[in-house]
Formats: sequence, C-alpha cells, structure tokens
Amino acid sequence: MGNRVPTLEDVAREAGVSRATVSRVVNGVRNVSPDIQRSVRDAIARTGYAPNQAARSLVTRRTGAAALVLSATDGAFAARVFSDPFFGRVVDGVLPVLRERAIQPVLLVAESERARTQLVEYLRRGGADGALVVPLDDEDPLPAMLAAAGLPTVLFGRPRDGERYGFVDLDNDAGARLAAEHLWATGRRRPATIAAPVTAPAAAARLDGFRRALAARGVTDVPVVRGRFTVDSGRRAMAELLRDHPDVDAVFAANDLMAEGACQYLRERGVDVPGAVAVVGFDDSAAARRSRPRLTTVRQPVERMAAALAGLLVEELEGTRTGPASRVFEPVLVVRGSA
Amino acid sequence: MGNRVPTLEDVAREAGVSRATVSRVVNGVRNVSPDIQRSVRDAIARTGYAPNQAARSLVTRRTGAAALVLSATDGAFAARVFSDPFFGRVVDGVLPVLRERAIQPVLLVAESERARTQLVEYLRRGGADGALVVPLDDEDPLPAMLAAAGLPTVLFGRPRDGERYGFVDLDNDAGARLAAEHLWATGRRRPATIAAPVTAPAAAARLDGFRRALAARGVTDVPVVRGRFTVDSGRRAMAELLRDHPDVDAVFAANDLMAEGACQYLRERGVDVPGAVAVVGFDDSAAARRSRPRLTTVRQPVERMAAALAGLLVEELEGTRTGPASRVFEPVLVVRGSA
DNA sequence: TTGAAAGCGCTAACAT
DNA sequence: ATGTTAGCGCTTTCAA
Repeated sequence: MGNRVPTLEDVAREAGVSRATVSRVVNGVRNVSPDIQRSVRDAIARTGYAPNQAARSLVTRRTGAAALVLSATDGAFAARVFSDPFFGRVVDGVLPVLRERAIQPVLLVAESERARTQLVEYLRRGGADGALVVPLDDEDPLPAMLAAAGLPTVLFGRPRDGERYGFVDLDNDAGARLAAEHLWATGRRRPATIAAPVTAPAAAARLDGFRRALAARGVTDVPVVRGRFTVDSGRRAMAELLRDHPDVDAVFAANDLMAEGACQYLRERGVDVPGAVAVVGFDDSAAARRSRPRLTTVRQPVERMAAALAGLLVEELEGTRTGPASRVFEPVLVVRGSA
Repeated sequence: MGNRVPTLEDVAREAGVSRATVSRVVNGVRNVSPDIQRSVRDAIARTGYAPNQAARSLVTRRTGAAALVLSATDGAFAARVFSDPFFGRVVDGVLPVLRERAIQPVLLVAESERARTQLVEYLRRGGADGALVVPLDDEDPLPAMLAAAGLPTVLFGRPRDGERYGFVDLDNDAGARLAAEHLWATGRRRPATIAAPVTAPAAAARLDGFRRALAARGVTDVPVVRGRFTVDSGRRAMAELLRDHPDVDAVFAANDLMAEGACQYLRERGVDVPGAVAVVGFDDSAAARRSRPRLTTVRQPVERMAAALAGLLVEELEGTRTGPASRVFEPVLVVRGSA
C-alpha cells in the first residue's frame, strides 16, 4: 500500500467533493451544507488526514505558532532558567492566552552567539509568527535582531531603547521603595542590599530605588554586594556582607532566591531572622514560601504580566493594534516572617 | 516601495542567474562557479533575502527543527519543570548535539489534555521533524500519540511498553542498590526511603532496587513515604518519617531535591546529618552541591544521556539507523558529606 | 453553496 | 556548470 500521507486531494476524492470544499470544512468556513460537512468529516476521519502546515503557511503566511524566547548572553544558561521559578511563572502566564487562540507556544532558548544567529534565521524563515522575548541581559542584541528581521516582537521588561518594542514591566523603583520604607518603618537603620548583576534588566531600577528611598531618610551609605540571582550567590553575598559590615540589621535582595540564600547563611551562623537581621526579597515566587522564615517580599505579578505580554503580541498579530504598546504593573509588599 | 519580502526569484533577477542557481548557492551545493557564487551572495545581501521555510518544507518534507517535549499529566507543571535542575540538564545535553547539525531545538510543553492534543496536531502538521520526549508520568499518553502520528520519537527513560521507541535510560535498579550498599556498609541498619510518586518513570525501579538490596541483607521492613520530587515534599516526607519511625538512621531519597528537603528538616529539628541520620540523594544535580551538608548521591549523567538521546533522533532522521535503539547508562555513587 | 484554477516560493529531476 | 520545468499541498479568488 502506498504509504503516502493523505492530502486534501485524497479527502476530496473520498468525499466526492472538490478540494476547495474540503478546505472550507477544515477551516471552519460557513457556507457549506451540513450533509456535505458530515461526509467531508467522515472522509477526513477515514483517511486520517492532517493539513500540511508548510503548504498552508505558504499561502496564508502564517504558522500558527508564537515563540517564547529565553535569551542570555552569558553561560550557565539552562542552570539558571531551569531553577529560577520566575521562568516557570512566565510560561504559566503565557500558555493559557496562547492556547485559547490555538496558537502553538514554542520555547526557544538562545544560550550563545551561535544559538542567537540560528534562532533569528529560524524565525526569519517563518518558524513562528511573532516572539515574546525574556531577555536576561540588558545588552542582549537579540531583540534588535528580531525587530530588524521584521518579526513582531514584545519584551518582558522595559528595553533600554525605550519605545521600539511593546513590553510589559514592573515599576521596579516603586518596589524597591516599598522594601526600603518597610525596613525603615520597622526600625532598621543599617540596611544593606544584595543587588543583581549590573547588566540584568531591572537591576539598576531596584538598586537605585532602594538607595533613593533611604537617602530621603538620611541613610546614604548602603552596602551593596552583587549576586547572580541564585540561592548560592545570595548565601555568598550575605557572608561577604556580614564579614565587611557586621552591624547590618537589614538586607534587601533583588530576588527571592538570593534572599533565601541570605536567610540560610544567617541561620547557619546563628543570626536570628528577623530578630537580628531583617530580610526582604523580590518577586514573591515559590522560594518566598519555602524559605525559613517565610520571606517578606515585593510581589511581582509575573503570571499576569506574562499574560498581558502574550496579549500584546496577539493584538499585534491580529492587527487589532498597530504601534508598540506597553504596560507597567505595580508591585505590592507582602509581609511574612523575614522582615 | 513594495514592501514584499524578497524571494529566490528576486535574488535571481538581481544576480542575473536562474532560481535554481540561487537555490544551489543557498543550499551549499557545489557545481557552482566561484564568481557566480559571489555575485549571488552579493545579491542575497543586497536584497536581504531569507529562504521561505514553508516553501522549502513543502518540497523537502523537512522543517529543520526537532521538538524537545516536556510532558506531564498532572498540574503544577511549569513550577516543577522550572525549578528542578534536572530539566535544565536535559536541555544542556540536547542543545549542542542539535546546534551542531543546525537543527533548531524547539521546546514544547504539554501541561494539559488540551495542550497535548494541540501539540500532537502541531507536530503532525509538520511543526518539527522528530520529537525528544521527557515524560514526567508513566501513564502519559503522549508518546503513543506521537508514534501514532508517525513522528520519529525517542524517550528519556524506558517506556512501559518496552521497545516501540528508542530511548535512553539509567540503570535505576543499580543506582538504588549502590545507595543501599553504601548505607549498609557504613553501619546503617534502620534505613527508610522517600520515594517518587507511583506513576513517575523510574520510581518503581528505584524503590524496588533499594528494597531488594536491603532484603538481601535481611532488612525487610523499610519505611516508605512518597514525595513529589520537590524540596518541600522532601521536607514533609522527612517529618512524617521521623514522626512514625523515630529510630531511622538513614534515608534514601529518589532525587536530590527531596534529599535536600530531608536534610533541611533534620537540621531544623537538631538531628545531626550524617551523625544521627544519613541521607543519600539521587541525580547528583546542583541541589546536591548546594545542600548542607553536601549530598552523598547516585549520579545520573543526565547531560550525556540527553546528548545520546538527541543522537538517537538524529540517526533516525538521517536514516543512519532504522529500528528503535536504546542505551542504558550506569550510575555512580558520589560520596559527600550527608552519608 | 460548490467547483475550477491560479499561485504561494521553493527544490530537484532533467535537459543543455 | 547552469537553466527549464514540474510539482510539493494548500487557500483563495472568481465563476457558475
């Protein structure tokens, strides 16, 4: 037996109609009489027909897929992405929006120079109709590459070059301020911060926001140690902080993972949290709830932001909106046990 | 100006040659004189041409992409995948193999019934040339669906229905035995185990292997508590174990995350690890090195296994091999501080 | 409501 | 070494 994959033609012959009619049924176009619809559906079932996406795309110029791109310029990529709950939350937020519209979400990772090139090539050729990009680095060239390739692109996090893309972002400055004000209000006068890598998106905003809010209260010498968003780096940063500034009474970390690491280190050294040192995290991820004590943290509504991001792309693809649009979300302070 | 995307035709006209010649240059076929190659390349650069994948796929019946499918039948999917270092290691292992051959890796997640259906549809239509599937559940119908759709499919972990697919797997039984023998050899006589969910792939093998090895030494009543592969579930399991069997002197957890949780709980309760209770993990993931004390664990060479898995698929796609093939890796015990 | 036919952009067989 | 040409399987006018 010919092991050929069945085509529209086969279904048409089987059902005794034209290709056009089968196509209409498959694509749910009305103006097809009910009985013909039935017989076509039967023929489809009998033949096991599935549309050929290549042929379809060739004429519609659509793939029905949207790329969710995780991009970083440094190494240790997968280790980071697959251990920070943040990315899972992004995925959780994006999926339902796309699924609802039967847009296939495809995750693409750009872990190296070569990967970026291949990825852009892939998308230029028509791998997906648009891209949702989560840049892990402010200097990431990928968004610009995608835009240059003419691909509808939206970003998680405000890009440096402002308004060329649609994006969603958090008011990071306000978030850092919430942390600072809470620590101040609870009597902390010698706060330090475990900041993000200099090139991390949002890093500057969280650090500056924290410093400014404290400066407004007369605290100008806030110790800063950089972490790398991981539990381990938070632990090491805390060790450094404790060594160089044994009198700190509060720590604001740029994400929950580092705050968790800080708590771990403090507890191991017998330093009471929050008694001796208060710790505030950022994100309100799963790490905030599993940490001991549970973390007081600045909540970033990642799932809602990701859903909005997907919505932005969908609008662009559907032509509902034309220019780039953006949306900024407000953080909320969640007080738990650590501060 | 006509905002049309340039096609082969445009490049051909620009270079003053035929479409076929341009195609040859683009696809790196020899038999094209150097000077013509140059002028074609120039024309490509000038026009900004990129091949249309749909048109290409239509004739080659290839997409140049391979899917890495993460599939689960229960909820809390993204939270699991994006916090267990295991999946990052799989990605790390797969990427280089695919990149090297310029095969685009696309990550697909099947988090629900609907997602599975859409995903299979997508792949049937030609979303990728083959699939690397990491099933999180033994009863996952996805592999069978993909196979039924005629898509080349290989699995991480031996499937229940044996030899219908190519797969890579670890000798989990041997791994569990290593753990049991180490605990026995170091004088532990009242071991317990934190097992995986009943439907988890490899779960049965690790549990049975542990039991059998101990039974051979006369220990037949090994307490078992089920965890869910997370730190938290490991912590809770340990609490349960300690409550119901206060005399346990060793714990074998089915992965490092649960072992980490067990250690955390024990330390919080002031139980010395490994003094009072020895803990052995499984995987040798990043969690093993960050845990305190560092975990003694059964090493699973996930990256190498994932690379081999990708190799299996590549062979199948290239026609180098025909029937399903499989490869089973041997575990190694890594002794650190926890046992 | 249905069918006929053109054509999307490319590769590959064949001809030169 | 290069060109000509016939499709790949589908959607979408346009006619009927």
